[in-house]
Amino acid sequence: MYASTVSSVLTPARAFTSSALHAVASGPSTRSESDPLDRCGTIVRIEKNRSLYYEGDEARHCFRVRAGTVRLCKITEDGRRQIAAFLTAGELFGWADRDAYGFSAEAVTDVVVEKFDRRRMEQAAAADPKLARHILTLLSDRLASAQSHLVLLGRLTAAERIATFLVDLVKRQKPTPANSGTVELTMTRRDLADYLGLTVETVSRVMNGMKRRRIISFTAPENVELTQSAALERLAMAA
Amino acid sequence: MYASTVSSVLTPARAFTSSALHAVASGPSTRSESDPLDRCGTIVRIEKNRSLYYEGDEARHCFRVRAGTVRLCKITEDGRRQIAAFLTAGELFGWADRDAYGFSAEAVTDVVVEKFDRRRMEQAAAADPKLARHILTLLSDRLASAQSHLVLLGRLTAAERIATFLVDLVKRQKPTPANSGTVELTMTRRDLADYLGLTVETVSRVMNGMKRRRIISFTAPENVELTQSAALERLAMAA
DNA sequence: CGCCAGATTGATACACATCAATTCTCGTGG
DNA sequence: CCACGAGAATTGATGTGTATCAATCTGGCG
Repeated sequence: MYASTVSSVLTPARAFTSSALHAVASGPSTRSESDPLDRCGTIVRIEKNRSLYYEGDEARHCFRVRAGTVRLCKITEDGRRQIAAFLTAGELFGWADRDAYGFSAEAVTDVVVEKFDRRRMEQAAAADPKLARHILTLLSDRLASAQSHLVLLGRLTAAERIATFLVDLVKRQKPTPANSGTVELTMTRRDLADYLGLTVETVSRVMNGMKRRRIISFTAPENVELTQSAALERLAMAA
Repeated sequence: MYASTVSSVLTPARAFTSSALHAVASGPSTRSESDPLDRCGTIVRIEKNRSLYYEGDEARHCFRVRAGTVRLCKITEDGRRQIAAFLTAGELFGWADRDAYGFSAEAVTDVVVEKFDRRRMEQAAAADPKLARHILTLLSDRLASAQSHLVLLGRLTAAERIATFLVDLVKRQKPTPANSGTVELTMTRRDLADYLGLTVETVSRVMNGMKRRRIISFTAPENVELTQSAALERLAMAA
């Protein structure tokens, strides 16, 4: 099992060791039994900060994350960047795009993905209802996630956005007793800012503010502990 | 290039006359030939400003718009509202929601929708690949639209948001020679504001500013003409 | 050790929100 | 037909949350 409907966000992911590969597969809404997507695609490894594809590229393939974190982003002419999603194990991307990809896909960490030919995929889905059903579920999850993200960007304050992000992050990671209340931020402050519709400076200020008020704590910027998750959840009220 | 990817937005919709009913069905990405969703659902009429369902309701049904405009929205405890989408003829909603609806659905205008039982729908989709394929397409469109909306909310200025909205609106309406360059805003300024992540006042100010600079013109607030769509498109550069 | 990207911190600016009136529009009833 | 009321839109004065500009600090790595 797996928490279920979280909204946005990601999950830690160790890295690029070969052992990272087996550590996966069933993302949100995937029965652990038979995975109808298994063996349809090819495994691809991408190094941290490399692109899987660029916005505007012909959308020939779609992907599912096996390990690591992928970001979907778009940059305007004048350099403003928005990250639409951080994707982790089990999540599908590159499907909704029509002719060309609408966003670039980049590896936040070293990443392992399954790569599918979309044309072939659609044929397979036409033949196998179970597969179609599965894709539908994965896609639904992406939509639900994007919609929560809309509320965050449209109506929440900086503190609320960060609280929401952190809370979602904890909810999403597999609940091991070890990491309860701790999250590993695999992305930089800049990534965070571009996901949350803020600037690096604001992210930094707000997070250190929370740290001063002992709502969270961290020694390294990428290792955050939710000291008072109750206080955070109060801030994150809007979903 | 790849025109296709429109983003958000809606379409006018006369109203509630019985004649409004035949005026429809094939939305984005629906072949006019055989519509696999036809005759699966029941036709329902909803009056302007009535709710189809509320956020939190058990998600038993999904819907497709036949005529009119539907808004999906969420309200925080303290009254902030975000509209995730304006839906018009041919567009599907209420599918991605897991147990409970994540957003309320309300009629912006008098509306005609097709209502589908989701459980039955999933069975039908399992049996008929063509149907599954169709739903997948409708859902993909919703995701692509939401993702563009994320960029708008996260990174665009007020003027850019409004320009983008208007441009999308024109692109989307069926190109009759009559209405070219003219859009009918079926929603109030408040709806607009809540969709664009702004306040009513800002929407009003920016629109009247554009009017003064002769980029757009309108006598009634709901009937906007894009006098210089080139200037608007320049503002709307980010998609 | 020194470099450099990332993170933090401070001072200041500005876009948009907020608060507060009007004005406009339209439906209703006298 | 017109006065009335009420919600919608506009307009103005002011406030503020976050961006911007500008150092400085930190930690990993060659």
